[in-house]
Amino acid sequence: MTIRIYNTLSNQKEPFEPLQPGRVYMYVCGITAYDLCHVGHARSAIVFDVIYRYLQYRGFDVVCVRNFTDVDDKIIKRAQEEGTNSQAVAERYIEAFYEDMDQLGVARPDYEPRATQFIPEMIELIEILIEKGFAYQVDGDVYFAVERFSGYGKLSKRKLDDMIAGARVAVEPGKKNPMDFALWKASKPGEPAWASPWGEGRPGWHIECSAMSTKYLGSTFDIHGGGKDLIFPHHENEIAQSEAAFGKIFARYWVHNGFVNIDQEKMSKSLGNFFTIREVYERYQPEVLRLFLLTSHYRSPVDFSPESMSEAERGLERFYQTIEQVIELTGDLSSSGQLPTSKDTEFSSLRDKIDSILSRFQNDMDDDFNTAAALGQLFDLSRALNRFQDSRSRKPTPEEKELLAQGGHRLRECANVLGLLQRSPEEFFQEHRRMSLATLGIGEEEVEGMIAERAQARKEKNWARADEIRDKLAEMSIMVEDKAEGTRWRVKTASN
RNA sequence: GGCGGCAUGGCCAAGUGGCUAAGGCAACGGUCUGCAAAACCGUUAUUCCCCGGUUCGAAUCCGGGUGCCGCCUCCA
Repeated sequence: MTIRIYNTLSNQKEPFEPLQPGRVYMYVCGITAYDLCHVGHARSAIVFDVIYRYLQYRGFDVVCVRNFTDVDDKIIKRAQEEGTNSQAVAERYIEAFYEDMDQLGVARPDYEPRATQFIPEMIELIEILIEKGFAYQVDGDVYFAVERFSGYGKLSKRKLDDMIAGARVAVEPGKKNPMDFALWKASKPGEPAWASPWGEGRPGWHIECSAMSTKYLGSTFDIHGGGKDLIFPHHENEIAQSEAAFGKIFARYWVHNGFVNIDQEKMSKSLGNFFTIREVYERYQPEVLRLFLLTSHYRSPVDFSPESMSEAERGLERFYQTIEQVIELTGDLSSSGQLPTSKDTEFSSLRDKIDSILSRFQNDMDDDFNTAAALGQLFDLSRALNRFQDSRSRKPTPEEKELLAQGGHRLRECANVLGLLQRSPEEFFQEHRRMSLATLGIGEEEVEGMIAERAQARKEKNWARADEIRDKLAEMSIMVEDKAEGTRWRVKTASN
């Protein structure tokens, strides 16, 4: 089986064949560091993190680059408002980005260049474009002449004439064509500036990605990713710059993630309908956000709401509970050896599920990284593991233990590709309780005290008292679970 | 106005020509339990927005309609 990837360039799924067998070169557009990241940024980061992990899981040597835009209008504006410089602003938000992403478990790409580190490369690229007649200078500005590049519009499927007709921007004086875009901008006083053949200035937005991707990945590479909103103009312009300059295909597979919506509308800064990642962390563990974002296919829009976050939270509880049970029963999850066999029907049925999980998971992921379907397989396995344990009232045999341990291990192995379920269940549940109690404003000691009191009542078979306490806890959204080893409790997730 | 996308059970969400339309959440019934909870079992779409068409066969392909969304300005 080969991996199939939906390519924005062709608008269809294509078999994935990297330029060099066994190696993948990918570039993902990162953030402009001028503010805190919101859930939309988290989605993009997670989607490409999963693609990165999955390609590695499938045995590819992957070189992944994700940039930081650290010079731009918004950063400059912010710096002026704060009375600092744009470097300080960028630095601060890059730092914040790392904090948010680390918690989400987003792996660091191999290279994370910043635009300002590649000014000479950008200037060089612009010079090539001028030399080849694809760019022209007007005062201190340099523009790309879109009419000169015949492929312009091939990614976003637009025609130049249509774009001009529908253009909502005031035409900049000096541009030969309204759709021409800036490669280099003359800087105004007080703005960050670099010396260039066209005078003091700074790069336009799009040129950095062309320069940096070429530097790390070559003039043709395999995968280029980013949010759907980057298709036009950003990625269209990158193609124009790079292909005009080098005369080669730029990126071969264009991958774009869908938006995060709120009430069916795109979450965005300008609409003001966004939640920062940090705000989400106040209420939910980062892993909840991750699971939530992976329950839909990466190209579909996904609606962010408390309800769906709670659903994801319940889903995580379910997974961790299965793992916890398996660990309790087997001591540890083992990965060694072959799967044990037995004539027992329940045993064989679970064995088959475990035996096929990797290929089922891989089939779904091969199909354009269908994490939603892949998660379905994992839930299915989770239930099979629970069912098997439920069906055994007696102590499990060594073979049964081995089977469960391997099942748990494979569940985790697959989940790891999605960046999920890597913590210990204890850690997850503890954190879950801590956060939920904080939201409710209840102290843990208080709950523990009531639980202890109830345990005493139960010991004395004073059921009335025990139930009274349980009802009180229930009013506080605390659900108790009496197990053989003692009573456990969890906070019921709101809005379930 | 131009271009693109989406519409699947109470909710979320896979499935893009043919096995019983995955999976999760919720609800109800059952097993377990002192009673519960959790877990497990069962029930919940003969049907995939509507109307036509292609086909032996369509949720899946084609045409038309309706509704929603996105891009065309910075945006993941």
